[in-house]
Amino acid sequence: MKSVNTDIAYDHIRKRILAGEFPPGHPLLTELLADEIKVSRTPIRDALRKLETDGLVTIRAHLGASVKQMNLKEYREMSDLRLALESHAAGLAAKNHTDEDLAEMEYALAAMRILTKRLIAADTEQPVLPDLMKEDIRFHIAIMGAARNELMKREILRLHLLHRVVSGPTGAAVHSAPKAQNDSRRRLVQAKHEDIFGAIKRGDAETAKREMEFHLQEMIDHNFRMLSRAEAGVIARELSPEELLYSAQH
Amino acid sequence: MKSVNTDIAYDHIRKRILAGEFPPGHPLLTELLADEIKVSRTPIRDALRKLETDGLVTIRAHLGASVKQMNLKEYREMSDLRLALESHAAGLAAKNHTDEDLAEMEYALAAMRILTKRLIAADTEQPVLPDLMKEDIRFHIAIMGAARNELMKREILRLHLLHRVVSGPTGAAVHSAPKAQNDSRRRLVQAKHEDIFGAIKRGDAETAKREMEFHLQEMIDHNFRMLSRAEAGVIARELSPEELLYSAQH
DNA sequence: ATTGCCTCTTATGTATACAATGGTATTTTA
DNA sequence: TAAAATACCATTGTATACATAAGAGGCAAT
Repeated sequence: MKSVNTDIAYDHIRKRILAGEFPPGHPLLTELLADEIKVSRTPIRDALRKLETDGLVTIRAHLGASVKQMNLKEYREMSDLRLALESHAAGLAAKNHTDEDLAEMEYALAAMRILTKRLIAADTEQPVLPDLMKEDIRFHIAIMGAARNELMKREILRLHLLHRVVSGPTGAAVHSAPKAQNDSRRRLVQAKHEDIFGAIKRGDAETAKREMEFHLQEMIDHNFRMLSRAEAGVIARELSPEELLYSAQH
Repeated sequence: MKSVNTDIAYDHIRKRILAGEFPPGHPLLTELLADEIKVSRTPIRDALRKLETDGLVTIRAHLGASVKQMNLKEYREMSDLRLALESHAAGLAAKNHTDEDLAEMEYALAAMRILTKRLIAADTEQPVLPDLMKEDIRFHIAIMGAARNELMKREILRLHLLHRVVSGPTGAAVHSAPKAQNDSRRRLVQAKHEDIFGAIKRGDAETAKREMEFHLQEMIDHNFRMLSRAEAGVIARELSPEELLYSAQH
């Protein structure tokens, strides 16, 4: 199958969105993109529809396409969706994993252990942080693979990317927290990962699922606090009731 | 917003797919559809991409679009996805439901109680069956609504429709089972629904979730047996190993 | 000054002509 | 005759010209 302009356009636009060059809400003009990618508007439109499939782009008739933007409510819903799927996947992984899966998890886990230690010891966090995040994702992906459900894996990966895009520019807010707090969080994350891995390894689906639920809930709560704080600065605390409601649930 | 040809085409094609007029695997030729709907190929192509979003249509470059077709593996994966989401939703419903939600569930539950009794008493099942299925779906939809997560609700509804389409023509196979067996299954379904409702009503998220899991797993196993039996007749038992694997897991 | 209307601009929606591809049928060759 | 190469055709992919809607900006009236 020869490459098709639609796919070229799709990859191009997708890459720019994921790189943060097109932030949430950014309008995606067909003609502009057509000029940039050197194809006509038709494959651009096709590509935008495909990106809509991924949830990365919103298209409204006559109003055009723009990079997906979420309010706190939608963000909460998306996170909860991810929690449901990923914890279920952890349960499946405990039942269906192979030795290769375990090796992959163990590798990511060991890498994170080292990186976390180094990060906590270091004064400046910047250079190690991306690596740590990469290994974190590797661990989660390994679990999804071990669950032996391609459809579910794709869906979770889709949500991961979507999460990255919509919380992209605000994601930097993490750095603003006091170091001691970040450190204790990181220790907790590492410990949870070890617990989850242990449960999966010994085939304990119930525990794997429950531990993953706790782990993600903790992460979601944390991100949510960051996001609502960041938004509050801009939107004059309009969304605080939701924030409180959400925190109250746990 | 004035209606747009793309939407007209989308509704038209979607309706025909859901009505079973375009069975799984049926090719969707852009020119043919364009003539039928009296628009050009462009909005047809847009509509097909939207339907791809819904998972109802498969598009391959240069090979065109066709109604989604699944093998047993994909069907199992989809079912498992639905199980994860819908049981999670049941748990949320136990926490977030309003009185209106409970009333809606209770209504569907009562209707099903009556219809099930009538169905078991009757010799010929045909006329009551669609009503029973409708109330069954109403019950499930009420739970999704009570979960207060629009994104999750949409996703589950999407999977419901997809399920209906891909198991559509084979769905008729249910009628071929002996009546006594169908009757006992129906009593079980009714009982499970009552249990789920009870758990949701008293705010017992854990139980609601677990009961929903059991309920759906039972339904999935049943559908799966039907489907693999039906496919076996056509594809000369090629897929039996998968069938066995799946049955062995529970 | 503000409101409402009207025009005008800009970008999307649609149709259609043309290009390119994958599959099929046909022909050629061993 | 069977297998491989090839030519053909149906259908999708792409470009482009035109139609149409949404929103902006100016103008007039109050």
